[in-house]
Amino acid sequence: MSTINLEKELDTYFGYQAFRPGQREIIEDAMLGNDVLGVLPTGSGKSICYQLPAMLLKGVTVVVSPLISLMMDQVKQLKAINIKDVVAINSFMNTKERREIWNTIHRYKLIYISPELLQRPDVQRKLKHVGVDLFVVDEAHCISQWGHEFRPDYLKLKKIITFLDHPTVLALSATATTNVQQDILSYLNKPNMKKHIYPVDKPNITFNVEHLSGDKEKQEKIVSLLKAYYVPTIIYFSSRLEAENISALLSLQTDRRVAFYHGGMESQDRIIIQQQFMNGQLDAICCTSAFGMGINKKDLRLIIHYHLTPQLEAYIQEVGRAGRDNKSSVGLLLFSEGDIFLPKNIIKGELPTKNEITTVFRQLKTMYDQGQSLPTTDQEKLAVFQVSESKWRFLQYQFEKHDILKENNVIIYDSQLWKEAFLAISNRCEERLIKKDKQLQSVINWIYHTGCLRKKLYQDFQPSYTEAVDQCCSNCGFSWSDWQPEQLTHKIEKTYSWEEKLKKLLLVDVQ
DNA sequence: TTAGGGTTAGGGTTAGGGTTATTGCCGGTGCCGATCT
Repeated sequence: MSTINLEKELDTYFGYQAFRPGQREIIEDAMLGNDVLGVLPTGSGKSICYQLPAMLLKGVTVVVSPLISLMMDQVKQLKAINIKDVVAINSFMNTKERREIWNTIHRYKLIYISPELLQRPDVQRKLKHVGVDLFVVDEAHCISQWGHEFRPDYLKLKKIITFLDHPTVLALSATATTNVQQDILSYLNKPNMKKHIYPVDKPNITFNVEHLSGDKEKQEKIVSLLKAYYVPTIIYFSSRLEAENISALLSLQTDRRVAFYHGGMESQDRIIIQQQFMNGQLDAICCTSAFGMGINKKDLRLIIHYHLTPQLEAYIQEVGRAGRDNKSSVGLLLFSEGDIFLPKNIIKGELPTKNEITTVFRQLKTMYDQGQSLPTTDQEKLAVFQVSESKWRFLQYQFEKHDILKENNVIIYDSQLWKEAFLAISNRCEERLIKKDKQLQSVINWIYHTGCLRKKLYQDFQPSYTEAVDQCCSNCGFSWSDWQPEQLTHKIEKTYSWEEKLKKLLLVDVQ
């Protein structure tokens, strides 16, 4: 290791002359075999932290990634700089392609994969056989943010790490509060990870909270802002329907090019909208939290929240997408009385009630008594157990954890053990609800805070923060009339011929 | 016109066919140190 000249290798593989802050430290640790938690601001080149070691290490580097689109982007970028021995394995491939990849898996140095696919025993065996040197968890805050309810496979990564004979573990994130960091360490079962934490605050973002009377005022506000500022804008909603409706309204009442984006859309449509926004063919996006991860648009100037985020972490993440070019940007949160009920209901709908837990226990007992297996498809399971998909996933994880369920079979019935499991699972739900309520409450507290919003927002997240470059926040005297962002120049909509319109529709550049 | 009810994000995965996983040997290559010119 000491003989490796990292700068030289960085240049050879990636064509960069020097490391950015944090990269070298993380890479050196990873190469020495130390488990590392790296928290680096977005756009600081996190991926180099594992891509370079992947090239230099003898064995394979596995990267756990939360989104297929992120995996594909990375692979595309690497292939573009002539690094060919990388692959993303996911459901976009057909079985033939997949088999081919697995049969030649030893040829790859860098393998991107989802936590779900990693759960499959055959996948685990193949990876073990080929020898994993470095196990990377990209966007590691997903462990804490999604693992507990939405994607429990994130909580099972530690088992895989053990099965793979403890390769070096590298967890990377752009937003990990002290609590999230703790979650990452404990759920990866690596309490002694070396931490490389860098501040993620953005001195060029002005924080602005406006208290309004209701939806009508919110909409008028957005319309007036879009008319006043010709800048790339994201408007976040907690409702798909609302995002669609406001998108239509804005298209009608302003001359901006607006579209909506949420998880309920066809993936093809989502890709198109994202591309158009990145290319500057759209001015504003009305979206849910589905939009954002992996979006690297440097000149985002305005991030509006029409609804509350459930946690301050999420707010920091979403608003932090503004101003990556370090130019003056604004985060605006629109709040009206009663807004708290929507996130409250979403939180409530995510975890099973005591009654639901009881019903599922009864159902499992019946199946055990009759020697039945659980239904194979998710749909049948939901019908049998009478709970929503996310509730079932949470429960399934809990039952497996308590050794009641294994691969669709109830493996044991013991009244004492079941009683204990019931209590433990109910308590766990309670705990999670309390925690989530607390997180939501801290968002509300922030909104009603009368002191500096920047200070209040960052105080729990990092020891210190940089003072605002421009204007600080709405409690420190911000006024819209003072905000003079760099506006887009091609303000006047060109008139297009029908050929040009067609080309535009087909996404061909008509400049 | 008003009161009141309903309001609800986030992503991955998906079957069925014929060859699996492991070990040893052989040949080529790159690195390093010793030796020779």
